[in-house]
Amino acid sequence: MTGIATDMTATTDSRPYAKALERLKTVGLRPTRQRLALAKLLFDGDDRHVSAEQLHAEAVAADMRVSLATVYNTLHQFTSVGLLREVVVESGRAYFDTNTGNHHHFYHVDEGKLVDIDQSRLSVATLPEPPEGTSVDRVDVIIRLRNGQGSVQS
Amino acid sequence: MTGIATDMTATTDSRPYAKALERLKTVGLRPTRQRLALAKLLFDGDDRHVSAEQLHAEAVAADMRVSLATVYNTLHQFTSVGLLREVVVESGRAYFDTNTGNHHHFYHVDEGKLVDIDQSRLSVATLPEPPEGTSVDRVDVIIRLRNGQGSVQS
DNA sequence: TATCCGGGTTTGACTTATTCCAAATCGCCG
DNA sequence: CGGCGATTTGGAATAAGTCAAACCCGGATA
Repeated sequence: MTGIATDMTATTDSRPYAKALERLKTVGLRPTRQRLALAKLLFDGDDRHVSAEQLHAEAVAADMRVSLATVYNTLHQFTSVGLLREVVVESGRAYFDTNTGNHHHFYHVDEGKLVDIDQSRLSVATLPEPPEGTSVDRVDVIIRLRNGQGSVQS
Repeated sequence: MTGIATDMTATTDSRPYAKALERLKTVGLRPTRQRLALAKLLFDGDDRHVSAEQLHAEAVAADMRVSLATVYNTLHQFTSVGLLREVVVESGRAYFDTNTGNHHHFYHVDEGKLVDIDQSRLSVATLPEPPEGTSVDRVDVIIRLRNGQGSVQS
C-alpha cells in the first residue's frame, strides 16, 4: 500500500484493495488481511459461482496466506451480510454466487455446473403463506439438467 | 415367512413383507433382505421425510442388520427408480421424501424440519427453456423459513 | 505518535454427513 | 449344488462445520 493515486475504483491501479476495503466497510465487517484478499478474488471481475475449496485454491495460488477454515467462515459471513448468496446443489457441494439479485439457477448435474437464470425468465407464481410464527428467509429454485433429451417433470 | 394368509396388502398380517416385495419387483430391484427391510420401514405408514442416518438408526432399533453404506446405496437406488425423492436442504443434510408426487417444500432452518407444500399452493409460472442439448431432470423449490417476522425476499 | 488492551478473527485439529472402493457375500439361474 | 454377477460392507476419502487457543485490528492511553 504505497500508492499515491486518488482514484478509488480501479482494479489494477496502485491501490488494488480500495474497492474491497470499501465493500467491507459498508457492510460493517472488520477489514482484515484475509477478508480483503478474499473480497478481491470474489468481487473484482464478473459475477461468479465459486466453491470454498476453489476459492481457497485461488488464494493459495495468489500467495495469500488463508486457511480453508477462514475461507468457509468468510464465505458464510459475506453471505449473511448479503454480499453473497449460497446455493446448495448436492449434499456435499455448495456454491457461493456473487450475484445477489433476484434470480434462480440451472444446475447441470452431469458436469456440476451452475448457471444463472435471469429473473425475467422464471418466476414463482403463487407463493403459499408461511406457517404461523415463521417468515420467509429465501426462496430457492433449482432446475436440474441432464445431457440429452428427456421427459420434463416438476 | 411361515404364514398361509392370502391377503397381499396388510402391514401387520402374517406376511409383513408382501407389500415391500411387490414394490421392489415392479421397479426391477432384486429383493434382498436389506432392501425389503428398508422398504418396509419407508413405505409402511404415512408419507415421511427421512435422512439416511435416521433410517439406519430405525433399522438397527428394529434388529435389522444393515450397514450405513447400504442405507445410502438403497436410498439412492430407490430414488433413481422413482420410489423416493431426494431433497438437499443444506450442504451436509439430505432428506428422502416418500411422497414422489408433484410438490415442493418449506424448510424450517431453525429446526431443520421439512414440510410438504401441496402442489395447488405453489407453482412455477414461467419455465425457461433448458439449454441446447440438455433436458430438465427435476425442478426443486425450497422456501426457507425462520422463526419470527421478517422481510420476504425471493 | 508509540504502546497497550480487549474483543473480534484466524487457524489447525476434530467431528459429522456423505461418498467411494475393493473384498466378501448373497440371490438367482441352471 | 455350483457359478456368476449383483449386492453388501467396513474402512478410507471428501466436503463441510465446530471449537478452543493463538493472533491481530483498532481505539484508548500517555
